[in-house]
Amino acid sequence: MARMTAAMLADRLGVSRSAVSRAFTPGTRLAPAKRAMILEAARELGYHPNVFASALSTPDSRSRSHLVAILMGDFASPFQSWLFAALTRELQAHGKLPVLLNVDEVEALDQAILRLGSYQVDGVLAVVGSLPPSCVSQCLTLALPLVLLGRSDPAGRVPSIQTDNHLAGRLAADYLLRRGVHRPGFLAGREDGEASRARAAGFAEGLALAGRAPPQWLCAGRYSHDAGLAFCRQHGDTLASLDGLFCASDALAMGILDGARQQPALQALTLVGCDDVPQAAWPAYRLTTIAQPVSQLAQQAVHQLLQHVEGMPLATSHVTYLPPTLICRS
Amino acid sequence: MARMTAAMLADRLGVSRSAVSRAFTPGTRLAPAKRAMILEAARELGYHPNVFASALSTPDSRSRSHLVAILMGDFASPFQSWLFAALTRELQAHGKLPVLLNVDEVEALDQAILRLGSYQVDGVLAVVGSLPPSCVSQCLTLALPLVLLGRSDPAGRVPSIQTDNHLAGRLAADYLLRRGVHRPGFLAGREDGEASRARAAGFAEGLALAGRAPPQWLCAGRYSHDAGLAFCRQHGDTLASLDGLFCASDALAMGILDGARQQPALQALTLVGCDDVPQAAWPAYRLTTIAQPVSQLAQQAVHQLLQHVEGMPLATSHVTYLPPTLICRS
DNA sequence: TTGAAAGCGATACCAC
DNA sequence: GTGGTATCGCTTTCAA
Repeated sequence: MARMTAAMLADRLGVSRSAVSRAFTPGTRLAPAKRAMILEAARELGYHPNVFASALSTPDSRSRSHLVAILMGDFASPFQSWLFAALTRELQAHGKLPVLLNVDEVEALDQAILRLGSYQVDGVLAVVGSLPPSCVSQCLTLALPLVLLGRSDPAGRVPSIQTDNHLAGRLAADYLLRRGVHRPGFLAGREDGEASRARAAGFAEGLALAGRAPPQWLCAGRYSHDAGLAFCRQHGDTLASLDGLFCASDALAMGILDGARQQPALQALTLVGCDDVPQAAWPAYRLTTIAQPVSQLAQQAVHQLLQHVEGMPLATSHVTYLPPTLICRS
Repeated sequence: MARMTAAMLADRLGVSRSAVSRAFTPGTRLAPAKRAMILEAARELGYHPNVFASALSTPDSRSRSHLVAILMGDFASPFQSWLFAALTRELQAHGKLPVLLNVDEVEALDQAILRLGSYQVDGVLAVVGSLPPSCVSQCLTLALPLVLLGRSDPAGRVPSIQTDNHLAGRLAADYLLRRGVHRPGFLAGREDGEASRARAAGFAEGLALAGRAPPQWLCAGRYSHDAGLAFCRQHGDTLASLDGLFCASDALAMGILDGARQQPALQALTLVGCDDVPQAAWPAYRLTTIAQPVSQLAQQAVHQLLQHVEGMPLATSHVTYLPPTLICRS
């Protein structure tokens, strides 16, 4: 059974193809009765205008594919998955259809973006830990509106939405100081991670403002639970010399917590995570953490992208920082 | 800067539009040198054939949109998210682009599927707990190939890929019996859940084969960690009368475990989960569980869907069961 | 091997 | 209001 077309429907109903087209375009002049009749028949027969054909006939203005690509770097990260879900909800609420590019390996990124050139996506949201500048260039030459989440473009060519990670570090420092911590440490995810760096800076600043020495800087290599657990097992003695630790992610903190259970010397370690993923609230962890404003991040990102798509000259071409909040569970 | 078209490229190079088209279509007759020249120039100038225009010109055969929709019911479920990620990887490996329909509310499902009529997706993968038969009908009338994951169509109209949940129940029963459990219970997710029911049946059968009485049947209402925790708090006394419990999901089991930590009467309860999500392996839980074969589920689902898309008369129109395995962590 | 021309499904600009 | 018609970007006969 072939798909129904406007022409077929028009013939069936004895009206013109133009009438059918107009019936589906609000704000066009068409006899109300006729419109109702066509719409009704369309529903019965399962006719829907072909979005791509229509996008083809009107390359400019509002008639786009309504496809928005999401570049996802790491589905294993609970936080990124969570943000992903929020983004898709937000896109759908705006009548867009999210298409996913799952790019585990950075090398695959260029390839993947090239494919986007073939699909006339309205825009791209990038939720990837590291995005080579070449990818940004590609989107630019393909004339693809691009918005970055959780990281910024060093060259400042595209807008970016982020949690105010510096503030997150400050909040963590304040909390640990209130808890009477004297020998604080910071556990980074990726050494070159933009988020890790900003959190570390804010953390150090918070300590400095209280007249304290800089924290001990540690690095787990990745942001995952596994990485935290492995770090805890390999560097238990280092951790034992601390009484407070701010981790660059909740997963990392939970890994540390799991590892610490088996090491008596680490029972007194006061932990703070970052993200506030659902698992952090589970009784096994009850992790105090710095919550990222996930909904707002998603809303802002989609909002700015769609502004850009609509041709708005993206007033806020730069980085938008959204404030995190302390979630105290101890 | 407007997007480059085949005609523009042809003019730039002084060749015909046909030549450009042929250059991108393997197996067409075109002077090798000319083809190379065109391909090279295209790469330089960032030209890519418009997939939708090409799909438009060839409604039949291989020239499809290469879009495959994934219907997701519950992103909060760690297992479903995990399966989702596997599906997207598999689709991409086959040159398809996953588009996501996030349908939190069942009411939104019909609406969402209607939108798919406008986007000429090649097919649909449904990863939803409950799918009203009307949705299946809709896909059928829209001529959309559909494959169900984790649940089947009562009417048997579309293929379905599932873990052999009956076997999962058997494995859980065998394990608990080996552990010397005498008063086993089964904790369902949703009461009417197909998966819960099959697992319960297999579980009861396994016990019966060993000459044991049926397990106590319990129901948490949902499959989430929260539901398990709440159940444990409200029905601690019921659980205290058991010495073994098979939970319909890992999340549920972890919720029970978290609740049990605070109830001395539940320390002796032997738990078995189902799914083997990554968190089940974390030291805080070390949950013995029945692993679902996620990769194989994804592979089979995509394979069968694409067969169907390619016009194959879907030989295996019915339910495909893939075997689960026991992951023993105690 | 190659170019010209006819669609594919839908929209918008035309006169009527 | 309404129905023809050119057009969007591309593939594909069909001649040359």
